[in-house]
Amino acid sequence: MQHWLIKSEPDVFSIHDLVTAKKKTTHWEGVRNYQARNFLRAMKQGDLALYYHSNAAPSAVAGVVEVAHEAYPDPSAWDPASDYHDPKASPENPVWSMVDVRLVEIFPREIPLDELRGVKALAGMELLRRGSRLSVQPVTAAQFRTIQTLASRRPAQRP
DNA sequence: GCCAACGTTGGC
DNA sequence: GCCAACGTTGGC
Repeated sequence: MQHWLIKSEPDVFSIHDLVTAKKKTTHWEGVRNYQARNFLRAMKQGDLALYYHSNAAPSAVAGVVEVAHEAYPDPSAWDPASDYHDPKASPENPVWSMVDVRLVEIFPREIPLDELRGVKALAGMELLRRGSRLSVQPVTAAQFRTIQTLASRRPAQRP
């Protein structure tokens, strides 16, 4: 099984919005970056993803979702009324993909970016790379486990 | 709101 | 194919 990290601005769609969503599932629409799209297309049903709140106060990993449906065309791409509209896209040439994700777990506490940066085992995570903007990214099983463990503990004291 | 880093576009 | 201009992301 593969592990991922996906970003969402909580003002747009937060992990808490999944609680009330039908089947606790949502379409992960709106990815408009080729590298991120290719990662979406590599996802398999049952893969787990860390749910990261970007542009938040503070930005943080908030929980876990699973891939409920593998990649298929993202219709918002050819919807002129959508914020995610892309004139290159059409039903014949969808260009962009989305997956469905289902809520697995909201962490008992969020783990802020600042704390992640202090964890040795997470050095090398794409999320922590300077200038990183990739909204869908792979994480290793070890990184995934490390973050899950952090979430179940009180924050560590750091210098 | 600022701004650095990044990805995309388009002129040449 | 180069690269400057532009738009976007996202931390702060």
